[in-house]
Amino acid sequence: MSALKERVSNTDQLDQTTQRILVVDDENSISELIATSLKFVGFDVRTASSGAQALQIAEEFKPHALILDVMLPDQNGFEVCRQLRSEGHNVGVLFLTAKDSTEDKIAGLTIGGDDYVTKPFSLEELVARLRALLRRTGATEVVADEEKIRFADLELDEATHEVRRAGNLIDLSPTEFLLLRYLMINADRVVSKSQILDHVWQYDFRGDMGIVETYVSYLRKKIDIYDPALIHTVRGVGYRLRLPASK
Amino acid sequence: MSALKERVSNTDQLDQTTQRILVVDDENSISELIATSLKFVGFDVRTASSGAQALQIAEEFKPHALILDVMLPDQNGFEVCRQLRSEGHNVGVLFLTAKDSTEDKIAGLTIGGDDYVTKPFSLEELVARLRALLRRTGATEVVADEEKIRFADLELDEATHEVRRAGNLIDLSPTEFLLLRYLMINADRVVSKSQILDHVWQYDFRGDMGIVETYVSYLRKKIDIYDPALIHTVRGVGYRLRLPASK
DNA sequence: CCCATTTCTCAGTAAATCCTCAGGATAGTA
DNA sequence: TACTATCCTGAGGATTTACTGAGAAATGGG
Repeated sequence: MSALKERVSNTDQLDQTTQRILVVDDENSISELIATSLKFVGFDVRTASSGAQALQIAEEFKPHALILDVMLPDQNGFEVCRQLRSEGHNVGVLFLTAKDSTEDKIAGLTIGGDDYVTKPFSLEELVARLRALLRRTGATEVVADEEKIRFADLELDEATHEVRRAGNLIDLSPTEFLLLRYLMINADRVVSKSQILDHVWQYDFRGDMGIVETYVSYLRKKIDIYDPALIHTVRGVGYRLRLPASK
Repeated sequence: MSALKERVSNTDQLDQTTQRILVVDDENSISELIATSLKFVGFDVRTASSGAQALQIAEEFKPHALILDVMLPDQNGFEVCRQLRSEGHNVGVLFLTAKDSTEDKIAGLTIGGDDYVTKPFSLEELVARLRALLRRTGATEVVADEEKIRFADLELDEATHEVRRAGNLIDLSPTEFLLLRYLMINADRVVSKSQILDHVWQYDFRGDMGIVETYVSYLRKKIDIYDPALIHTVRGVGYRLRLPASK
């Protein structure tokens, strides 16, 4: 836990103010899942289960960003967003939409720096998108935020989706990209296969952890063909990204 | 939000560098859409929903330009424009008109550097037209405003609507032109198909993202018949304009 | 009103990706 | 050494995603 806090502060440099996120979804299991995950990575989170409640809470909570289901019991997420903005709350919004429930055909979700993710999502993707949104909407006080994650001679660029090892461009599939980012964010720390499964794969994935082994194998064949190897197995525990020197 | 807003609001006097735009439309969803979009690209925006309110706000806000619906509840947009000018506000106006209005009528009334856009519009087009208008009316203090966008050996001229690749003139349809400009403005960054749809297509478009694929295909056949290819697919994410040299 | 252009839909094809599974490899331990 | 739990990895089928051509529908100019 303290290790995590450390990570947050020395990568994002948001020492002073913790970012406040308001999560709005009528399914409690979803908002709890998100809230838990966001709190864990250092956000100040509050939840609401209706549009009216969201507006009410936003009044005093003054969130830096919203995670907002487009399908709410009382009103649609768009309307909530519109009302918030007309009341002067100029926050970025990350919309949650159903993948293909008769395709609600909602357009305009990416206007003004906003973004959306489809359900079911993976937590890694949600958090990554949220961070990107906070960067764009300038909600983070420190601006010098580079859109790159680095570890050793590895470099992952969120804006261009490029990954390089020692300067060499490496082509990754979407899942490989997410997995590598998760490992890089947790660099030097051991992450278990179930942690990886919970964060990188969609929350409704019902396969076994063999898939993680498979994807680690894929990654190794792409990034650890260079010396030294960076992805290390910690038998019985999980995986760890590290340099050989650091024991 | 804060980064932009701070810059504007922490001065008692009006900001010197940020351009102020007054958006006037009785449909709230429209003015919000426009306002959100313009704020995001760096304008200081205020909205009004009637002619009277517009005149009132303009008094203190002193906008560099207006975006003005011609159909307002109290009076017509031209009248608002006329009154503003008679009071000495020498601002450019971008009129919003319904599709079916006779073009002659508009053209006759849009004297000077004014312009008009028909509803439904695409955000890219709206912003482009607004920028062109500000340039013409000399409302921009910064002179270094070039009307050309370049990437590699690609050159897109906003004023003439000419596109060249390695000097060769390329004929593009209106949508192809908008799409290419959007890609060029976001050169090197990945843009998702949804982003493209939201920005390049009209806000009431209700088809799926297949249209983006089709138009990317059209573009490729016109601009990527030259080497090297510049439009790259990032599978599962979107498209990206880039040079191969970075490999 | 006609013709040319442009926009948009759709379906077939191609390709990349996802995932399962099973046999082989490896490390830890008795 | 032998045993076991764990991990690695290749193969292959299922699924998803992207590309493109053809043609219908809409648009715009003469």
